[in-house]
Amino acid sequence: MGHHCCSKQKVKRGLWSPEEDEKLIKHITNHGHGCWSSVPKLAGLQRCGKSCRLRWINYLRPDLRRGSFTEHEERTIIDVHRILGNRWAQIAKHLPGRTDNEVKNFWNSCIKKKLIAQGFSSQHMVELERAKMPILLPLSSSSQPLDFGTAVQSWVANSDLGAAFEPARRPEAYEQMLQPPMVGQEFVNKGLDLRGGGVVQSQTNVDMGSFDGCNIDLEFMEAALMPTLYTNVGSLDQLAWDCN
DNA sequence: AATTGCACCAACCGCAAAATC
DNA sequence: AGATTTTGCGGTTGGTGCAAT
Repeated sequence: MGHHCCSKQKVKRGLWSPEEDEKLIKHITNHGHGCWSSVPKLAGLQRCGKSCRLRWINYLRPDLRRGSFTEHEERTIIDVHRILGNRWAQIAKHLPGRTDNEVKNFWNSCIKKKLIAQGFSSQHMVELERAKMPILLPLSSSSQPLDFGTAVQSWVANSDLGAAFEPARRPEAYEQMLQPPMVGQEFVNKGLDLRGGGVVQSQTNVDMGSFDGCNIDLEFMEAALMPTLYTNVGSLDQLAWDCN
């Protein structure tokens, strides 16, 4: 059975052989990929363009960084995921040489387990993911399960991003954060409110759909909130965006 | 030594957005 | 402007290898 995208051709599926890899590398090195749908024919491969693209991006690209994730990379993934949710391609942009697929696999196989081990029930994780929400979960190096409030305190005390929400700086936001997260609109609104430093005015009609569709500049928000990129927490107070 | 269960990860699928015709 | 094609993304699957029984 063929792919719907290339039903005319006989296409091979499954793992790539070294010979196929070689053909693809040779072709792209000499000619660039150009239009992916024409790559298989030009490279002499019985694959669909989609498969070629994936193989190149996830495995053959020369700038890929192989091997296990460093602690710093793991930290970055968790921090950015907290802001963006499952936007793997966006998260991968913060990790030179890593692909969205790799980050996603790493999250699903390692980080999720760690978060669960740190006191977040697997049911809670499932619900959060089902709702496609950014996860505002604090972390602890402790192996002891934490209740949510304790975990928040630990996160604020121990992470760069969390420091922006110190009680002295932002008492209402801090109080809000101490409430266990809820799945649904209210939590999303809280998340927006906390991340935006209270700039989001609408507290009643913002759901995840409008979050995705509104004019929030995610790249900008990321840049503004990335721990490695901001040094003056006060600038967070001035962060504002138009959500109409 | 054989079997089973599990974790990992490469690759596929379906969908939506963007580009092109 | 609408249809078609291409690209990119996130979710999911299935093969492989390793550990436990």
